[in-house]
Amino acid sequence: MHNCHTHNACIETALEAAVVICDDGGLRFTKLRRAVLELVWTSHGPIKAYDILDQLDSSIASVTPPTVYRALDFLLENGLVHKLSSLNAYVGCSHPHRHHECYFLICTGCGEAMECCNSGLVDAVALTGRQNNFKPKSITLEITGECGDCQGRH
Amino acid sequence: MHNCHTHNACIETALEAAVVICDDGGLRFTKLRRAVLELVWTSHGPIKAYDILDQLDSSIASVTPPTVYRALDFLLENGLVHKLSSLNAYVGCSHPHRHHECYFLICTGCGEAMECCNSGLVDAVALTGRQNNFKPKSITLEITGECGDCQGRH
DNA sequence: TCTAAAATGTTATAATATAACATAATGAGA
DNA sequence: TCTCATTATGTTATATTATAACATTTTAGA
Repeated sequence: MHNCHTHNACIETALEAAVVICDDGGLRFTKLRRAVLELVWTSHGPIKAYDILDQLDSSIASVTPPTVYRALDFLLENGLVHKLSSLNAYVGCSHPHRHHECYFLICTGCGEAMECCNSGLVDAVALTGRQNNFKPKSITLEITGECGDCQGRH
Repeated sequence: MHNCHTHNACIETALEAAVVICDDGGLRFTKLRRAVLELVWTSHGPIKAYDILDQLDSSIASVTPPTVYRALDFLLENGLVHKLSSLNAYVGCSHPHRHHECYFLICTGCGEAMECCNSGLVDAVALTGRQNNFKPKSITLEITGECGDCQGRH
């Protein structure tokens, strides 16, 4: 599903965006946080916390769960990564500067998750909120299925 | 958020519906499965697997995790309950006879989850699938926020 | 009744996440 | 520059969620 032939470029772009966002927001983009974000982006698909832990360079930080979860919390809070609840896994946000509501197409074939922003969907959610006198705060929308590439591979 | 003044009636209705569905499908609605479904329905909000475990009558089944997870798996597979991934919790399906795509409004105030079926939302998901050449199989859509009742309580 | 399949029992452990408290690094104001 | 409050990280332990693997029991149909 992924279409970046030079994934290194994606990673670099994401890290640079993170630097800008943290600078602008007075946030500290520490070595650890950078390392975790880089691992998230280096993974082509959603990555699990304990896989990040396994891959974390011990010269950067203590390789224990709180280390990773704290870094992930920071990245989540500041819109740099998303958590996919249905997988207990994490993905980099592909447009962190404009972190509006988005959703994910998760392919069971290749394991990748495509981040989408479709105003139709978001509008439908907002409408449903109004109809039910419900005030939405956060949305988890994860669509599991098969991407185009994987449908062809049967 | 919930509007059933006689929640006992909800529970009874749900259990009766389950009997019909299982009979029709040649499925075995055992004592254990019935007990677990009843506990799910008895809880006003989404309930966690280990809370079910705590409440499970030891005269009905062995009070161990596999017991509960197997029963939940059965109920999930047959559309009698839903799992809310964002909470790791379970709720009874309120229209198990017509188990189409639905979604949840989860109130952070009262902890309840309202099950909704809005064709607009489902259509928007289908459309987004087509636009991305993606074949959806299952949808996780959980909207967290505040229900009308709880908005008033400030 | 016999038997295969389904359900449940049982024990252990995997996978995911947080609590609680200690130490270190940072940066803003004196 | 020094101080010190804040933020970040280290460390240990444990809570929470879920499954593996194999044994036994129950069930429905031949």
